[in-house]
Amino acid sequence: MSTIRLLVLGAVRMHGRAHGYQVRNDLEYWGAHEWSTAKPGSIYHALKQMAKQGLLHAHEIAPSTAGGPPRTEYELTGQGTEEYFRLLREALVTYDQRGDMKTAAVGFVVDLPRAEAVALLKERTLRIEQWRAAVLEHYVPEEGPGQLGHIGEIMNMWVHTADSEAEWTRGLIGRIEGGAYTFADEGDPFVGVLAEDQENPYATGEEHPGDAH
Amino acid sequence: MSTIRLLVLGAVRMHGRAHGYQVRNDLEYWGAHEWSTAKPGSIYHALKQMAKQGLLHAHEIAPSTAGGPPRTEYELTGQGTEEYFRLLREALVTYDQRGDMKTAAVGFVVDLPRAEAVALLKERTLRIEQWRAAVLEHYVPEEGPGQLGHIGEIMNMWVHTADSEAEWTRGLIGRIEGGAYTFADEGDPFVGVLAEDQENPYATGEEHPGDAH
DNA sequence: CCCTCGCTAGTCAAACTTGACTACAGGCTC
DNA sequence: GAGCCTGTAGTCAAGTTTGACTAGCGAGGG
Repeated sequence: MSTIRLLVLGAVRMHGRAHGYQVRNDLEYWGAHEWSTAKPGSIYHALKQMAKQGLLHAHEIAPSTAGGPPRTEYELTGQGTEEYFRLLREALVTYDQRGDMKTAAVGFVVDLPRAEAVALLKERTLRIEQWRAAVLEHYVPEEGPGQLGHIGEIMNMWVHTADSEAEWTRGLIGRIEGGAYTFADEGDPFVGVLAEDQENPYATGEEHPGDAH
Repeated sequence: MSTIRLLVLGAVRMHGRAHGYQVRNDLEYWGAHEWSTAKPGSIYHALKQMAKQGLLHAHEIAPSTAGGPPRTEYELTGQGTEEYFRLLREALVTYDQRGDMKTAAVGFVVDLPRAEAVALLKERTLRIEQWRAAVLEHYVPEEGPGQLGHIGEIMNMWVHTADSEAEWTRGLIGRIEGGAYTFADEGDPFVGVLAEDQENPYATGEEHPGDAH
């Protein structure tokens, strides 16, 4: 359930082989430092941790050509690839109110075959409906709502949010079924990483929309 | 911007004076261990930290009557009360996709005068609209959307979520303006804490709706 | 009377996150 | 040609979160 692991695995996987700074740059390019915990410390920590756990293989590299300390390049292992897809599938079907995992999942959804993406998203709508039902059953007391005072507004909010998300998910399913986007089994993928020589228009420091400081 | 601080301050404040286990029990009663980070370690840590920072005053108490280690009782200081209202106001106006802060804020909203609650919620809708506009302006490239491939779905999702939340907020404003609930300036408040002799129907271990394990 | 269970009230290590800081190279200015 | 800024590639301490663990007491069963 770790968003940062999904993001880091996904970024490394896009490059085939990448060092920490490259990953950090991709995540900044995606704006991930604003909607998730993808900040330098967390990224380097996740890389080291996953290398220790055998999800990534670390290659020690001689000091870089362009200044800075010696760097380490990482590559997904078989286990790492498995974990990446496990996290991605889980993120697509799991409903919680945290937007970060969902955002990361949508970003990587095209790594799956089209049919599986649709199936997982349908499962997602199912789970949202189950969650909605469980909230209503669990929190509405026998004496009827209203007994809860303003606390009832929390349930109201949750139900409203769940409905909105189910609706959006159904829209996405429709677009995917209608042939939108290019999925894993369909040739040339959409590439969202920076090439070595490309400038980064969204580097740290550049302000993005949502920064409520 | 810390949800756990808002929750802990709010819980202590309801009791006037409370020890850690009491706070923990309240938060469990509210289900907060499921929609926020309010787990024992975080709660006790927050209490100690805030005591160190002068937001809470700690009274050392002799070993409890009912077994267990000696306990500490906490009370809000003037600074703590200020911080509580600062966090509450901020939580009410700030839009981000994290549901925990919003949930906590709605739970405590009646601690404010009715007019202020309405004003803050109106500010909230304003900020949501600003955020929505910023997303569209920042992320949609000149060549039109669609250039972004499936990544455009992320913006789509954000906008959809923001619209849904603005709608819900306007609904809440309507209900409050219509006279619903009892606010700080209006006598007998709604009490959501457990009395000393009351059983806790939602203790840890009891499963709640949303647990996506 | 002994043992286990559950409740009270926490503690603790390990993992993760934050934000500031370091160190080196190249280019620019004055 | 010294000082300074930018970009590269990260490290580090402090703070926070997680999940498992501790320890004392009373109730109840056998």
